[in-house]
Amino acid sequence: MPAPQAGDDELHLERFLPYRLSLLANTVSAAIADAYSTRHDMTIPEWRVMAVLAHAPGLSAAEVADRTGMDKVAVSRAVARLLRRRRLRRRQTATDRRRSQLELSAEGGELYRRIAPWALHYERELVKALTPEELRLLDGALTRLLDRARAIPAGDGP
Amino acid sequence: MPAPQAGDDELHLERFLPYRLSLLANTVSAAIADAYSTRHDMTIPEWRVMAVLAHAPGLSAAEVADRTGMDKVAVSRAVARLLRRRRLRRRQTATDRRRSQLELSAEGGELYRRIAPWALHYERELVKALTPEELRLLDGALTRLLDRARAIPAGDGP
DNA sequence: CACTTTTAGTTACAATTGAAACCATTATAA
DNA sequence: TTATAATGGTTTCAATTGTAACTAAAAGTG
Repeated sequence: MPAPQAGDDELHLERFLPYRLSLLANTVSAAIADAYSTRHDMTIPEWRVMAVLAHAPGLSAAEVADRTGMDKVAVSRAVARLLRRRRLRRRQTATDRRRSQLELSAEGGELYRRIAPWALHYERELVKALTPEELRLLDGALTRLLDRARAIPAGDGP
Repeated sequence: MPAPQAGDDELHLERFLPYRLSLLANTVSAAIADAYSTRHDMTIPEWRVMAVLAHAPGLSAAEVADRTGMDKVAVSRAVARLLRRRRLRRRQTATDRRRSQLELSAEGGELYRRIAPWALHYERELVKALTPEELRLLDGALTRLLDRARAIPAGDGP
């Protein structure tokens, strides 16, 4: 009869939600990163940039950062690498010469369309662990946990 | 009517479970790390080592690595830092002179007992985002997702 | 017993990352 | 208009991290 994590007043790492989230996310990310990097010489940040641009071509680096939760330095580096490999194209904006618009190149698009189905397949394999009911609830739970995590005041530490 | 993530056959990053897990875990970890590091000059790896030793004093570094999911180098470095700050004590094992047994020092224990309640408080704040029903289901879901993530063959990438 | 192999833990080096400084350009405003 | 500030993006430098090599001790093995 192990109590749900927040019902206990003793801290056990294995039951501590932040730890469990971190462990799960790292395990999943490592598996994916492994597949991407060995097969296509691509990192997760690069993959994220590509995934966003696939559905929203023409975004600027700042907008990509915004949508992916990456910081602008990470985006800058991922974009630089993707440009070098000609997986991305960049156009100067006419009206604002700081800004530039990014989009997948032909090769980039092709690569994306090769990887995306695999990513979806992986996700489906993963959620086989859950009943449809659980999946539905998990979906909502993740959304609300993220909102909440962003809302909790940072400064009131121990 | 946004479909649950695995029901769609198009990849959208914001709905992609691995991405969402990573984003949530990073957000939560950043908040915690921030509190630990500014107030007590402690990193998350160090905190994990302390949390494990608080409930299982006398473990070796390898055993700590095992329980925390950290690799042995990370443990070695965290332990070194904790020893330097006298938050940990280390005893040579009589029977095996490679091994050593770790435990919190008096100071370490005190610090732990100061931080642990805050960590639990943070967790409780976080899960206020969820109904008890959801929390219960999330608990099971995380466990099974982790098992599944570990079981999915790594090598069959795109 | 010598010898190879395994295990615990540390160290060295390279790659990744993050924070701050930095250009260049555009926006604000006196 | 000329300051001044704000924005987009890159670069630099230091800190963190990961991989591999390494030392020391123990365990097998002939």
